Amino acid sequence: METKQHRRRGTGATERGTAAEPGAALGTRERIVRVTARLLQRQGYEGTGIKQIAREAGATLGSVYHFFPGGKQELAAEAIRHGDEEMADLLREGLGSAEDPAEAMVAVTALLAEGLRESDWLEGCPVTATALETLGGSPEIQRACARALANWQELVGAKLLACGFDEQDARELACTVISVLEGAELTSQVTRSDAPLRIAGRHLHRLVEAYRP
Amino acid sequence: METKQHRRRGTGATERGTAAEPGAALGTRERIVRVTARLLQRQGYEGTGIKQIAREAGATLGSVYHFFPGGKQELAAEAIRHGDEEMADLLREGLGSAEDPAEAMVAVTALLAEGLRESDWLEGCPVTATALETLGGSPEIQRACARALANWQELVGAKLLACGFDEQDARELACTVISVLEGAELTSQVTRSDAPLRIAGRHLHRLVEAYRP
DNA sequence: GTCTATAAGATGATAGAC
DNA sequence: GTCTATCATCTTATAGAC
Repeated sequence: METKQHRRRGTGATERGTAAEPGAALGTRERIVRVTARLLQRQGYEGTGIKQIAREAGATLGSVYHFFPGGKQELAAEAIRHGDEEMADLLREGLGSAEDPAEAMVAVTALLAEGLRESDWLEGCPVTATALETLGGSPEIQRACARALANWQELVGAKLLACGFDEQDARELACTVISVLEGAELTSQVTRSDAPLRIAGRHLHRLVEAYRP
Repeated sequence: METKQHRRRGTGATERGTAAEPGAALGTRERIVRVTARLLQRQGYEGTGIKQIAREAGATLGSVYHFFPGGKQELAAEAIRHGDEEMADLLREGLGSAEDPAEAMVAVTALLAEGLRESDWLEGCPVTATALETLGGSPEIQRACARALANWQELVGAKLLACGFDEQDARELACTVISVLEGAELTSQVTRSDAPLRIAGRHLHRLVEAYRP
């Protein structure tokens, strides 16, 4: 079951796509996707060039188009799906860190604030900027963004349902929770302060309490 | 006190900048700013070109650089300030439409939903996209975006203070209210439905109730 | 104030050797 | 799979006539 392979740049490396360990040597395709996800998060879709992606991923333009013949749109859609999964992981971690759903909300906002601060307030929600820029454009990217939001709402809703919340309350609260996270993250980025996220966490706590069964 | 002037395109028109009536003949500078604000709102900073701005404003490239020698950044900063004022007007209208602050929140979300639907979910918050794209870049634009958020928070906070809310509660609630509006507007745009905004309105109502003095 | 022409460089994408 | 060279187009910005 050999999965890790020799990779150096410039050799006829075999692309597998099984490596998953953080810090481990990643295949070219995976490296391209991750770099793209981070750049979309920081600069948005129009602000990110394919040449920059190739450079920062340590790949060539030819490799990018080899893995993504659909060009920038196909690559962006895949990167959005990657960001979707990253945010989902963070949500699972935060929601699982406290049994009480109201406290879990505070935990999630704290995790987001931590990540924001570590990136000097540059790496916020992985889909927001791209979603807004491509609203009138590529349906492929739009679908990936809509899917991400729905996915995150589902995670929050499941937590609330498991805590005995009414089904409609759970669904609606989940929708607002994700909206609040999006908005508070933006506000924290613009103000370069974690206060908006911390305050939002306390308010979400109170809101969830208000609907507790 | 003559203020309205002959303007046709191609004549040596005098630029005044006093016209304010909707639908009235606007000066070239004002037309450029408004078109830019709408394009930034729809496509973001990087997705909007100066040539497109000139074309849609019915002006020439030379005119754009005549009024904005600082180029795209100066123009974008001015357009963000314009969007700031537009949103502030909407907030004043919504907040003033109901004496009760909790009901006022519902009114504001309804106004936002109305505007979104009218633009086929394309024209959301006038600063979000640009703010995210320029986080690592132009300080001039960043300042305009930060100023806008602070301005809107101030309007909501003043309403709450006037209704007898504790000062810290008012300030913090105002911060979260703006974050919720930003986030719910995004969610409504991505899902092409006013449900997220309507639901957020009800939740904001409940949240404000929870802090009512 | 308005207009055209143009500079200087970046962009997404492709072709074809290796 | 990787690499380089290249195309056609677009970008921001400037110069200077009118």
